[in-house]
Amino acid sequence: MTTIRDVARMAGVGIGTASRVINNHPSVRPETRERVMRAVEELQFRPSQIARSMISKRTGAVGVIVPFFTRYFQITVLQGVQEVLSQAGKELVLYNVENDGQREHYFSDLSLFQRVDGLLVVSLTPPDAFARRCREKNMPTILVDAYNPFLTSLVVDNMEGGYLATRLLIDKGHQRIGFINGIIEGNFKFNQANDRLIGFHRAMSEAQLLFDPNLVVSCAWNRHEGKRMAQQLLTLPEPPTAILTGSDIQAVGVLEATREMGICVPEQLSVMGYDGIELAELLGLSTIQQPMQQMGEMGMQRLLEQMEQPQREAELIRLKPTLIERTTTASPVQ
Amino acid sequence: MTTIRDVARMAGVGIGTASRVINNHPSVRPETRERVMRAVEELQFRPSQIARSMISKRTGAVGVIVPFFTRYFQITVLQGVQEVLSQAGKELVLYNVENDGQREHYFSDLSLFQRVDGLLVVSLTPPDAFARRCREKNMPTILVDAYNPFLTSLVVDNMEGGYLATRLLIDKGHQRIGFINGIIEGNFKFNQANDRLIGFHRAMSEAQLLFDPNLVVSCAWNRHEGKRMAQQLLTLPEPPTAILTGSDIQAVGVLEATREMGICVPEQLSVMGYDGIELAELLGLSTIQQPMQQMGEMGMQRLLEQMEQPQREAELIRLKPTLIERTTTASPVQ
DNA sequence: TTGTACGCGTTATCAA
DNA sequence: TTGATAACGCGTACAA
Repeated sequence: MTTIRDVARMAGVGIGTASRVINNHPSVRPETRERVMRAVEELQFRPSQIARSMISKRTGAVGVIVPFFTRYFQITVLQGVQEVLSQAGKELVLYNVENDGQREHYFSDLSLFQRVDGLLVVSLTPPDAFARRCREKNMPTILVDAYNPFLTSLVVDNMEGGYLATRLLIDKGHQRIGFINGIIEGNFKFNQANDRLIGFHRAMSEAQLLFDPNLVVSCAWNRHEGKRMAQQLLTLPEPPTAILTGSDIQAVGVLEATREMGICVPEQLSVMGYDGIELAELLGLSTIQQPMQQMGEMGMQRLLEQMEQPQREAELIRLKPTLIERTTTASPVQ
Repeated sequence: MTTIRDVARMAGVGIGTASRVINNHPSVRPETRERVMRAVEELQFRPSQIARSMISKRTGAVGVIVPFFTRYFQITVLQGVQEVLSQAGKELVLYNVENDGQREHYFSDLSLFQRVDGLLVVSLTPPDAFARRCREKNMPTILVDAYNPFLTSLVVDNMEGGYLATRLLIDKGHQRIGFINGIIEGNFKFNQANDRLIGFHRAMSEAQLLFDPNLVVSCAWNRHEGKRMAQQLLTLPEPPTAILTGSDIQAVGVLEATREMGICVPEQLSVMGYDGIELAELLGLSTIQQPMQQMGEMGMQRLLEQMEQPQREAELIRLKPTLIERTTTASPVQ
């Protein structure tokens, strides 16, 4: 391991001078600078990041806490994050959360993030205690697809999304609309699901449609559960003419169920997803498109800004989802 | 920031003793230990990882260099990686490669990886110079889905995969078999594609089927290109009765093309993918299943081992892909 | 068993 | 413009 001492010695200068050259400080005689640079080259000297961090209190890396980072939504957010990050020349440390234990773990102690200059939390609502600690300890932190009053949060308007989806179906003439929502996973506080439900209710009551509790169910955010719930709804005495889901992946399950049951989409049943994953496009699934990549980009952009000027106020930024109508939605047969 | 000095002072002991308690060294009087622990608790002391790294020369993190980490294959490998890593209590630093420039960048200078104790390279073939430097500088490095003689490499037998796929079609009675392979992306040396082609040739020549160069094409690893190439092959004067692709995602494009052209699968055309992504299962696509998650797990396992005992020999580990027959392959109509 | 002092590799301060 | 030296926070020989 060659150190700055070796460089200084070989160049015949003091350590201070060597450091100045390496960090492009002015006030070094060009000739001296040249000598040092040659020594650096000769010795293949690379400054130790660790030692630098020791002094500067900066690591040059940012952390991202994300649940189930293998899911399409999270992946796409990460893609946006990554783009901004690599442009800024910073490293990405990934903290994956697969269960409540890990969640607790990460939100229990800020000292876990010493190797990181800032924190982006995706799809996870940190407890207030954590949020406060971030402020106290001056750890720049931004929330994406989650909300906490103490931290700058970037959210998609899930009420709006639920409303848009429901509204489309109502406008098409549907009256009995089923809603297969996602569930709150452990203590993850996926309020997303609740907000979408609120949007659903708003649209329904605006249209003065009565609310049938049998038509509103929740299940895990996956295909199999979506299928199961669809089977349940579609075998009711009075089945719905349209089904809304909390995620595209659940909607795929619904489509599977219809295929098996010989129900034609959209003639006999309209299906509406949520998220706007690639698969939705592939299957022609109507859906609510979330600006996933944009969320990642904006979130990381914000974080980098906050790392420069740590004293910024917490702020709530709302992005709008957009309706994408494809081929799984139509008017009900009379 | 509270340091170990503060703890020592409050506990009324020397710094050495405080350190011993914190690191669970023996030879500390229980009573003294107790006093120190109380001080730690009281002051909410957390040792600085940076300072520790300074001494120990270890960071507790491992790096993963991966191209296009948002693709299903890479994601699934990462999932395996992540699992092993979190169990080992180590941090994951992600180095994403989206283009040749970044690839060059990462493979040009090991000093980029100072904040990491080991390196896992996924789907990327590092130049020999890089591999040698890893050994010289004692940077434990493992390759997954890539090969270099100087580094322990974990590969799936792509020849075998190409062979298995082709063989299935031949056994079903196909004679004119099209092959839509993936291309080498930039200088990424995706030899995977070549190996699969070799397997294809072997199966063909074993069966004494003649090789029609018009039926073997390459395109980007995506849906749209797959579709385009399928249209090309299927409008030949003598179109193939079966199409093999270099990846499932290309096969999806093929299926799109057949749907638009009114060609029935598998009655008029057999389609065979490669990879075994989730979507393949969903669409009933026959494919070659790669043990993606296992590759991630094994690779990271190996890496952790190598980080313990750095002197291990480079080794080539071959995993076998498996054939999964679903509903897109059948015998050709006579 | 305990405390002191040095080293890790760098940056920053200050006097020359 | 330059060089010596003090931090930075910790681990660890070594002495007590």
